[in-house]
Amino acid sequence: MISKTIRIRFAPSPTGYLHVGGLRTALYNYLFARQNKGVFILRIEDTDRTRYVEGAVENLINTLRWAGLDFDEGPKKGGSFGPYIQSERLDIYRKYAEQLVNDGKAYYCFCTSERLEKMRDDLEGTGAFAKYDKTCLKLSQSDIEKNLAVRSTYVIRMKVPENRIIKFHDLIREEVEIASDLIDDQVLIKSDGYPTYHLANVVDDHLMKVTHVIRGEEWLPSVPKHILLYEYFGWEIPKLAHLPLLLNADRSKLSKRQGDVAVEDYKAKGYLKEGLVNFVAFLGWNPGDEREIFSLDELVKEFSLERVGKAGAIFNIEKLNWINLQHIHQKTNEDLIPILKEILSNSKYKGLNLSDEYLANVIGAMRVRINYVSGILEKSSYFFEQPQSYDENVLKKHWRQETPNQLSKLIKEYSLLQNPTKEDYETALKKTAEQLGIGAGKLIHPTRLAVSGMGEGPGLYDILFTLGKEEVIKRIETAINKIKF
RNA sequence: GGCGCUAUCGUCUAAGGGUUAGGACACCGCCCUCUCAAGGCGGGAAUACGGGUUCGAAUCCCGUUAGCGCUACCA
Repeated sequence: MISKTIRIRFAPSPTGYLHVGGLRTALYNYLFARQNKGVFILRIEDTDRTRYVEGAVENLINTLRWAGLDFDEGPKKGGSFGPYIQSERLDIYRKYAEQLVNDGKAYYCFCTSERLEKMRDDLEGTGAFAKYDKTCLKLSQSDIEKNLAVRSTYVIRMKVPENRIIKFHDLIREEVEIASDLIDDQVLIKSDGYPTYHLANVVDDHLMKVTHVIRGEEWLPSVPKHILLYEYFGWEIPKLAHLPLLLNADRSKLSKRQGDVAVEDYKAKGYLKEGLVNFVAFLGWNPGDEREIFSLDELVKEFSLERVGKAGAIFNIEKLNWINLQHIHQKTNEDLIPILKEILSNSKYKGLNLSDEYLANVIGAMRVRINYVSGILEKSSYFFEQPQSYDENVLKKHWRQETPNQLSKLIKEYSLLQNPTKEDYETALKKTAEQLGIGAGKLIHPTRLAVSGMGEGPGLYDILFTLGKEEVIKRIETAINKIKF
């Protein structure tokens, strides 16, 4: 038997940015598609006009591309099942909704939202499930025609049968069953003519020949509605897989407020796409052994839906930091230059015209001391500007009465050097210390403070070499003048 | 409130009837060291609770509890 091509879709609504939870959903879809030599589709679910955000689709596409999740069919890219933006498919949904009405599986509803709201309010506290009371289901054909003729606004609702237990199989949750009595006569077409998620989703998944639906757990309770629709249309139901949710530290659904939630925020901070992708892949999945660092290609090979867990996972930034560092380790200094440049150009240092060589040296000095590239600006601004102040504690500990004179001696020694290497700085410093009859540390710490303003960072000679002789001497002189005992 | 889903160290997780319940992050200690990191070595830390089934349960079943999700003309 010939198995049919696996077709997978990622179907976000364009809210303005890609949520990290969305990134994980997209990633799992992508991994599953690639692993099975299937087709990965991007579909934009923009059926809520009140939430329209300018430029959101472009942003989504760019972010997915940044993460390395290329899709085979979708907006801009095209494909045989387009358009891939739902707001451009309104005629299709209307046609199928009307077909349902004709088949007696759905009906027009003219109730005002005020009436529905009042109905829900009245039911509140009674313990009853506040579902639509099916008033418009009782309308006669002539009533309906009369209403339609005067162009009353209306919606189309699906009929949901009573007393049915709807069972389905989920690739992650196994068997799930929900009583149809608890399901509302869901609106399919809204009064503005747009479809709701449920209709659009089912129609598109069928028309686009989607074989597997991999999405967030928040959709689990509405699966019965979808199953009913598939039945009404006589369509085959795709395989379902509902992913566990991503959570805040307090176990609520991951949201803004509690930290960055947009993929672009992480990109802007200088997290590597490899790091973010690797981290997010492990929120709910693991390979079953003790390996933790994976490239996207390796994930494609190893991923399996069977190993996806059921419980929600907290988005733990500490672990992300560590995983990202592991990926930084795998990069050369040169690899990271474009990222640093990008960050610099969005910072107060944007006017600086630093050479690639300089940047590479800075990266080389800082790469094991950061978790993301912008950490370089946070932890070593002295590579981009003179120290603005000198750390009080370091001052107290290492700056003595005699320090200025000792540093003056060091400056003299350094000024004699020609194109000094790191070793030259070290040799000269040690020689000076010896002549002064003091330990090298007596010179090292004050010099570090003079040159960086702080007491921690890369090896001193790395800093000096990167900064260059002129700058080093200038900064030490400045420190001698500015720091009064 | 109703319905659904979920439950192993603080966090991400492994073990799917027999293990001293394993790893990683974080934390602590030691080593390395001009500082801070990185790295190496070591340490503390978990089966939510109660009942079953079984010779034996983290694992299977039931209940409780808790958390989350859904309960829109939002997705």
